[in-house]
Amino acid sequence: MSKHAKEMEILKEHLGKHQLKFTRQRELILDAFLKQEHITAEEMYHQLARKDPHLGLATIYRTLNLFCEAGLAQARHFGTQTQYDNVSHKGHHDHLICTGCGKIVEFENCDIERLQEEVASRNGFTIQTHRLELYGLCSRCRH
Amino acid sequence: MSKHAKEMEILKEHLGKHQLKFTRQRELILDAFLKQEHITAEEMYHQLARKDPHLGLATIYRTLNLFCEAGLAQARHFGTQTQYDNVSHKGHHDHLICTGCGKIVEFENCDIERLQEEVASRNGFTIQTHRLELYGLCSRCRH
DNA sequence: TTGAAATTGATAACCCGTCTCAAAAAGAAT
DNA sequence: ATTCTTTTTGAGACGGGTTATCAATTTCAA
Repeated sequence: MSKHAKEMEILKEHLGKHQLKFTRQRELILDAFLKQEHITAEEMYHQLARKDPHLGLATIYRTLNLFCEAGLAQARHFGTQTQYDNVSHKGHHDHLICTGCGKIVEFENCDIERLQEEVASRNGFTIQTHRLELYGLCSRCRH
Repeated sequence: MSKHAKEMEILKEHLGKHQLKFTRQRELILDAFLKQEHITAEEMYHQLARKDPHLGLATIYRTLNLFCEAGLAQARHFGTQTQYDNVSHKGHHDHLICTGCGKIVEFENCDIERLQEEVASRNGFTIQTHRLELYGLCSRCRH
């Protein structure tokens, strides 16, 4: 039995609800995906290149998008590529980024997160994750 | 004299520092850019199609990227396109993004912005701009 | 005015991601 | 197990957005 039983169950439930089929490829890709915090389709393609049923790039894209619909993954456009984030992975933090020297300070703020939930539910959304980046000048660069 | 004198000055300073030249095209593009809150290269291309020195799409891309380096713009990858945000524009808005169907809802929340300021000043930062994206499922995709 | 260096515009090239379609696999009903 | 319908797969074609190429033009310092 896989160590990703819970997520596998979520996937199977989603498949059942949408007349989709459980395949060896989807199982393989989910296993590989859940080992990462985030990954691109291209990276996963190389990672799984030598697995038993050979996985086509199209299948990887399709499957990662399927995971997004099932709520297991989250697509994030980063530079030119799309990052697929593992939603089950917690420990999220936000960033203060100095535009002068590039310094990055991590922070967490519960009040902000609570307000985010409010905004989301007011719009009918259920938040899976978020990205908050504050850009500015640190005390040193301001002078 | 242009009404965007301050930004024009920032641009000229950046150009000077990097041995770049001030051209009619850069001036035109900056003027058009500053009138918007955010814009894509393609949109700007159509907007400026009939201006006096005809502007090539490549020039628009190059110039908007230049503005990013000068700190006047901020690139944001949105779906397949890149949005160039006007950093000087206040009343910044944030985004709720559905990971299922890609729907995007814009919102503004002063309380969140105030808390951001607090976090920043506690860390000695002066915020220039920020990016807040909430990812989740909209009401339709949740079912 | 001159000349070196940067810029421009047209378009080719590029990259990422999606679409197409015939062959294979899944899964329900025999 | 066998059949049959439906979905999935993989290879490659395709498409949209962005960047690279390069000859002609413009900038600007000397």
